Amino acid sequence: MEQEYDPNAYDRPSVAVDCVAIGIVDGQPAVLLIRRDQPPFAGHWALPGGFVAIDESLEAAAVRVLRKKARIGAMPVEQVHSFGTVDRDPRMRIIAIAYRALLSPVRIAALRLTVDQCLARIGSDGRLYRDGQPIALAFDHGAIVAHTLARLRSTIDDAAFALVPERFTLRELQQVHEAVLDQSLNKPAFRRRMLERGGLRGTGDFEGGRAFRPAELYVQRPKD
Amino acid sequence: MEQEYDPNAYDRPSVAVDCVAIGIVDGQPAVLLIRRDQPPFAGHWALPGGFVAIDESLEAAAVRVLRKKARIGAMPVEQVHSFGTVDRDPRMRIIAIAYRALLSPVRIAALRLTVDQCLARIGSDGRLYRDGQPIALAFDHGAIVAHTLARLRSTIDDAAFALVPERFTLRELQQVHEAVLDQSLNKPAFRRRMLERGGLRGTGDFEGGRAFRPAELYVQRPKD
DNA sequence: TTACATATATCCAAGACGAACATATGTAAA
DNA sequence: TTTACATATGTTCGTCTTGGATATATGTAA
Repeated sequence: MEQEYDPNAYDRPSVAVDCVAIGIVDGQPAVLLIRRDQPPFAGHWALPGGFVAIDESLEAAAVRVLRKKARIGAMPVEQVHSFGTVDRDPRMRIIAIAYRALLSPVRIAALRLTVDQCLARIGSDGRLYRDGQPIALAFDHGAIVAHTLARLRSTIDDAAFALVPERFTLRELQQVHEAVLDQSLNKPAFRRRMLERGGLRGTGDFEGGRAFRPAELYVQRPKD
Repeated sequence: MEQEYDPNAYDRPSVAVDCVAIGIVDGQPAVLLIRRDQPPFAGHWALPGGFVAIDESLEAAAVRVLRKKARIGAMPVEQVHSFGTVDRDPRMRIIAIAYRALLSPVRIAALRLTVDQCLARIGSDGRLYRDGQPIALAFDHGAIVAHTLARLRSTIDDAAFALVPERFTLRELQQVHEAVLDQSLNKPAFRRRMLERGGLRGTGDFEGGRAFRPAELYVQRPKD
């Protein structure tokens, strides 16, 4: 920060947050998008975003955007990266700070998507698909999603718990890992690693209604 | 980003970059600080920072700040995190985007520090010391340094090459790892890991002038 | 010539991991 | 009622990585 400089004397960039709300849909990672109805990029899909108010923290802005634009209730968000290329928005200079939110199955089921909203599947190629058709994102939002997914992969051991039901089997946990990492994992090794990791607690209850041996249900153990 | 909203109609936060220039001094990590001469925090040490111009990318702003405020020539910088607490600056709302720069020994030797600049040692406790005396940082700059050092630790395998001379011995490389991680490392295991990592190339030359067996000098192998 | 500190190379044990296999247990089909 | 089946759960084994100890090599300096 400087002293000899009055920021009010010069044009200033605007600051916005863009929210990358990720969940697992049909065994694959998906991201919540909103269709734009105004230029630029009218008709394109975009991340829900909004400007940061003068008296509002960055996190609070991200939570507000999720509530207002996607009717997603209060939930933890995590900052991913800031994107500040001069021409990333053709209208004016906007610096976007990307925030990640992880949607549990309950949150996904509670979504009431309008025709201008969708959960777009994130393909193995990094592109986004809606009903199997590739879609183009507005602005640099494709890069923002890619960056967010890469970050999610590097922290999946912790993040996966936010993407499974409150009570989950080791199979479900592994499937979430595999969906995010986009690769299959060795089952015994995965079980060993998770159980020795210390973040799990068995409930003694078992899943039911499946045509095979029921698996024990686990919950995330609160960190000491 | 929104459509129904005119950001010019409302007060907007200012955007600044704060630079965390880290190097190894006397075998310990140190960060470049500048002493403030104006309130708030007059007399306190602070990170070099500056406002982002309307037609300037975030990275360019960080590079400019390093050049103008620390006479550090063009060098790669890496974004760390954005800090946006509403009251982090008592004067006005400023969102700070932290950038990290890694100072090689040559860069450190080329520094011509004024009395209002210093290279503060980062202690094991995370606090900063100048001439052995703990110093207080302005604003939330202490948290910014701590966050940056944590990030550096998680990427030290790549980052260490920017903190050693162009030609370096494996001992020097290990000492940089140990300084940043603040823990001693097993020597044979470190050598194995580095040599099998593929990022090194032996020069066939050896260091001299030491009262022990000379070690081979290595250079970082350009990634294919 | 010898002492010494470090470089470099091996060796071994412990732990992490992948893969294969064996047994257990529910539903559903025969 | 019995059998097939898919998965859960647990075990074993070989491989790879890593930490630690050890042995030899090689320069400066006493």
